[in-house]
Amino acid sequence: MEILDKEFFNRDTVTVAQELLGCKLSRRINGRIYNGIIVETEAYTQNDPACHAFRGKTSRSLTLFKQPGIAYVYFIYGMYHCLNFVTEPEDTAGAVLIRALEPVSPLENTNGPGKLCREMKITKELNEVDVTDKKSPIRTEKYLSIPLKNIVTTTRIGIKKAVDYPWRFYIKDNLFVSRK
DNA sequence: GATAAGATGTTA
DNA sequence: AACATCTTATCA
Repeated sequence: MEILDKEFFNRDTVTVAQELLGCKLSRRINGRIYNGIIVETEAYTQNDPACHAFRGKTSRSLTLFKQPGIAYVYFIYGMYHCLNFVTEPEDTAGAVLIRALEPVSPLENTNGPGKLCREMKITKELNEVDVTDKKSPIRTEKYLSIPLKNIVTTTRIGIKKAVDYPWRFYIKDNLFVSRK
């Protein structure tokens, strides 16, 4: 399988969010590998009021300005982590939130950003790991090709700012999308 | 089905 | 004080 490289992520965030649909996400920990197919994503960009980087560089948002293809993992609501992949050139902020996976191996309950991190044991320790590196504990590969007509576009979920941006994408009719 | 509230820690 | 969430309870 073809691993996603830096050039894949070094593009417009919305494009990356759409093209990540159907890709395979692999998490390796303690000799185990969890696999899932990405079925739901959201885009967040530098000029987007809902993005953590909207107010510039802070200790948390700094990651979003770094090189494309690294993970951005943050802790939210006192109990959950969320996994994103950094996009756009270095010094331009952007990321794609991974919102849901279709389980491949031993996973279940991956139909939400907090749940999939819990299942895959993704925590802040994985912040800034290079996802494009074969040896990384998190990797992404091309897997299924999803035609545009099978991609549904909606507004994003769980935010109060920029609620009208149509930047949530998911695979049509997929059973593992959050909020059906 | 819809809506509300509670759990919980980090961030700015 | 708000938060890129999820679960459970309480309606209808």
